[in-house]
Amino acid sequence: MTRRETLNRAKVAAAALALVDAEGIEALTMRRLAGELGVEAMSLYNHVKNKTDLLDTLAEQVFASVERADPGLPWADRLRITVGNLYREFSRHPAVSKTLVGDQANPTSEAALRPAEDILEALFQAGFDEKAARQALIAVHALVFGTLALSTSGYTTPPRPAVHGLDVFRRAVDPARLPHFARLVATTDADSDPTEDFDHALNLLITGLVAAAPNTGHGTRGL
Amino acid sequence: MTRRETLNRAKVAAAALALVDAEGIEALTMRRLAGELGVEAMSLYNHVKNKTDLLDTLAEQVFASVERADPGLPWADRLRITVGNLYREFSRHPAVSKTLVGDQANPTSEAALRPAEDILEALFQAGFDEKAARQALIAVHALVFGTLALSTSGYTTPPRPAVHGLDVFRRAVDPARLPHFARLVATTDADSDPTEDFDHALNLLITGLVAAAPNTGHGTRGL
DNA sequence: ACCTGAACACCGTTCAAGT
DNA sequence: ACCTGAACACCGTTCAAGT
Repeated sequence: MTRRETLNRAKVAAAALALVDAEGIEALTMRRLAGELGVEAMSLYNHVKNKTDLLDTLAEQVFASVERADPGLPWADRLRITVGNLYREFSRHPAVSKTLVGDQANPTSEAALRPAEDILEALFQAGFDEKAARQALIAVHALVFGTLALSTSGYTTPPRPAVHGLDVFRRAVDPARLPHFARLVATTDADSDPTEDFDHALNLLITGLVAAAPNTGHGTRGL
Repeated sequence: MTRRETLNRAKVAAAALALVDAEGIEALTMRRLAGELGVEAMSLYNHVKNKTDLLDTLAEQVFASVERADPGLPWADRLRITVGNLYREFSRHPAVSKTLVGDQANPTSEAALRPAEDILEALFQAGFDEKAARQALIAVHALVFGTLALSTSGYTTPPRPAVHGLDVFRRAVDPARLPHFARLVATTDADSDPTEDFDHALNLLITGLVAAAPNTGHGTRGL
């Protein structure tokens, strides 16, 4: 349809990202993507190894667009900002988050690992050892990608997608049997802001990290 | 192959869970599952509406098996235990976790929502309002399912599956470019215990929650 | 080097037909 | 009521053939 001059890997990746953003991951088939590029499905294999390679490239694109925090800030602020930027960037591409948690994509390029590297840098500066840093990294990743992946299904409202996740529950929940859940569902629409919810959850976690850190963010503290 | 007397919904669900536990979600096709039950694929449609219905049933089974916490405990302990039990049960069925975060399953039965109800009950007893309770519930769910989903791909070792996730990174990471990540990868095998890592992450979050809660778990505290 | 048509081995699901 | 064979409309991917 767009009938470009000649195809290359970057154009394939860009078209794929646009397609999943607009219509979700299930719209991304090799035949459909080829059609979008005015070409036959088999042409794509000249530019990507296979569909897994294509999905890895999508995730890499998003990781690479994550803004880095000012290295002059205290570690806790650097951590909060880096993770916030990671969340913000992936919240623009919720379908890509799902390929990560669904194990369909697993990018290992330097660009894809840069945010994790920055998070670890902050954690090591906080004085955590390897084990504690790994545990904190896992927690932070789980929070980012778990929140994004669950936001289009479960107990919250998605940032952008069309389907309102809570509608299912509003019909299904019996207040007599699940009173607290019903209370939550009944009051959710008014003040629901996924980004704010995420920031709050991240703050809870960082509160726990600051309490556990050998070093504070503002200089030294006796052990 | 098992050629039972007659098929029913429970038998289909049990066989499906056994299949995904043994061979992962990609092994669960209608034709394959039917073969496992000594029947043709189309027979399954007499007992489940479609594949989505089947996946919902799987998730429901796992949710329903989550043990409930002693209601006499303080809220923070109840929260920790309920979430820990949720993690433990789903860690036995990592493929089912992925259907939840991947939006392929979305169970809304009372049995499926019971753990969320218990978590909310603890949070409301802690004095959180609806908004804070929703934010905490999101954080806790993201932690559980995000950790489990990422454990078979990303930065940690899975509890059971065959593939060792870190091997990819061990080959790919350049210590000169990603020094902190390389440090993590180099030291990960020795003391890596996914359940312990999860417990630690959960404790970080609960530390943050206790600090933010209007009520303590052990009686009253002035506002 | 890049693109294509035909084909292969799969999917989930429908439908008419059997018992 | 439950099961089945054939078929439909898809998938990702291979391969030989074109330019």
